Amino acid sequence: MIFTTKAEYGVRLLVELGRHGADQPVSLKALAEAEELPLAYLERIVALLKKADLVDSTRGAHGGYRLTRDPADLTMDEVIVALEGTVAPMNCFVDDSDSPRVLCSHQADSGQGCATKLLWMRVQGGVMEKLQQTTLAELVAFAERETPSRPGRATAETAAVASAR
Amino acid sequence: MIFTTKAEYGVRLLVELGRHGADQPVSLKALAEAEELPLAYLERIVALLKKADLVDSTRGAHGGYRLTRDPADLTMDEVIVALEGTVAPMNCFVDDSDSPRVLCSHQADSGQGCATKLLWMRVQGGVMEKLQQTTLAELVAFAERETPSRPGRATAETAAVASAR
DNA sequence: AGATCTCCGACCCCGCTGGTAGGATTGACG
DNA sequence: CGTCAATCCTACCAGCGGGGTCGGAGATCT
Repeated sequence: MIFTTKAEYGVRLLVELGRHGADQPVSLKALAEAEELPLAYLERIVALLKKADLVDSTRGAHGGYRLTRDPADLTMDEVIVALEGTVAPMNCFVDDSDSPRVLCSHQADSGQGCATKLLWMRVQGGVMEKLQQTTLAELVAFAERETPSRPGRATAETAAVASAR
Repeated sequence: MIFTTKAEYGVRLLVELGRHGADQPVSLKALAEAEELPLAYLERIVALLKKADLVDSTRGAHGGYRLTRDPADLTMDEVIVALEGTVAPMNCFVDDSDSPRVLCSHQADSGQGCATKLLWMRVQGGVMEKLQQTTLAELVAFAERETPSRPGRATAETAAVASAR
């Protein structure tokens, strides 16, 4: 398994946020109910998103969370990094701020790294590529198509909301 | 982290096998020492490779393991699947024999899957693509370039050295 | 004041990873 | 034939990180 539930819940949370307008904040409780996720756990997850400035919060009654950015400008690589830390295919994989290296166990990185280095680099590249290509807006649109929101609200309208911003 | 040490050790083991000729089997002990990996643990790993027919074994004295195939024809997707089971970006990801689906927690797969489905599918695709593009032969060549075997001996002769012991 | 919210730290259970131990079989060689 | 060197197989175990809960403290609206 690559990602943990932190990534999944975090993304689902963002998608849900994307479906609402960015005008008013949405409370975590509402988000948790909408996605049927444990509230207490979501608190810790959304904290990660906030620390990465992908989301901002207003406290107190009628408070909640909002996206800080247009969903079309929010790519998944930022999201996943914010949630999971580094995207590493292997524990010996160190993403030393835009210069990934592979220092393998046992041989204390004599500069070369072991035979698997080439493979892990490629895999990580493949993942990052896909993450960078995927925007939150796409996921929102996808979710909209799958589950055209609760009440009779026109799907077209909702999509318009998403694309309009 | 995507892969566990099973994948890493397994690949390193195959690379080491690839460096020797396929004429004579190499004992696990020799492989373990060459890669500085725990022998007992390697036993369990190589068993997975054998079950997938990527390797065959001869028992008894002077026995060991050999590749069943030309390294150039052995792609990493087979290897990783043999070692790790399914390559799934998420635990809700089910690779139902060449028809991957995403059945998300909580909503017992009403056919649609949750908002993150699109993302996980892409990521998995990215990983598989890279794995399929990478052959064992490449990794062997890479390792050969990084660590041109112990002494200054020519590569062709390295097999002779190994078989000599 | 009181109802909602966000925030924050401590705690906890459990499955899996990574590894060990020990023995049973099988084959080559003297 | 006995012995040594291998593969095989099963059981066991410690540690840790994932996934979650709890309780409370600080904002902020009505």
